[in-house]
Amino acid sequence: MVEHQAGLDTVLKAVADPVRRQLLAELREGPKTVGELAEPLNMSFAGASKHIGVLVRARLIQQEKRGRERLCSLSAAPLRPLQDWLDTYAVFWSDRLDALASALQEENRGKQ
Amino acid sequence: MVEHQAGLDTVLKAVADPVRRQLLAELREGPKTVGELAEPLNMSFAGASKHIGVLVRARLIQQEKRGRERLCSLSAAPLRPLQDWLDTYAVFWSDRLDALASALQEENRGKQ
DNA sequence: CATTTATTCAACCTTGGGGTTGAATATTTT
DNA sequence: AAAATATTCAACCCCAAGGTTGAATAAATG
Repeated sequence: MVEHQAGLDTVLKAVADPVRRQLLAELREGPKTVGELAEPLNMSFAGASKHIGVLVRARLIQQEKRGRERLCSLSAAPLRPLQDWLDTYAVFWSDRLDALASALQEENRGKQ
Repeated sequence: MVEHQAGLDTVLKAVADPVRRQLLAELREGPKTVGELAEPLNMSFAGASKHIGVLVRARLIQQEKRGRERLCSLSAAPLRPLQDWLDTYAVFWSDRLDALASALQEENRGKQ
């Protein structure tokens, strides 16, 4: 089988770094500037900026120019190819369907 | 938030390489020897062996010694931390729950 | 036992990625 | 206008990762 999802490789490589996963986690709390994102990292500002750049290129972060600073917000849509890829292995992973079922029940409870 | 899933980083780095994803895809058809896995790859035998080693260390491949050859089989369980990680971003990704629903319906249809 | 076959190990090369520092750019503030 | 702030760019360093080749190990086969 040939690799057909072009974005999957980019997204996986972006997300395979723990620093970048931490950046994404911080953005779940809401949009933040590059400076706010860089501050908790034990790293130079430019280093953090590079990591953010990788996430921007993978479309996992959207940037909005706000004066001299740039507001970064989470954009999880590119994670879909990753979910699709994972789904192709669901049949080899028994726990998986139970997790799906409970997640769906949880969701339905909220909607009813 | 501190990284708490120890295996997630190893699994993500293992899976971030397209050659290794191809190896896993081949194993969905059933167990194969190292030679059978290496053959379709455009690469030296030793190179393929190294990739397989990475997947073995990430516990995504289990090896069984069968005479002079080693039979490799898929072991998808370590993908669970990855699924858990993805789930923490589900709320930022609207399409997600529809996909869960249809997957579950498909599964229930099979069981009934 | 000698040879072939399957696989790994060891040594090496090259590239890319993560990190740094210092200058450049753009915007706000005084 | 000058100075401070936010961010990127460019040049560099280092190391790990992907790749190679050739020898080593181990099991099957003649």
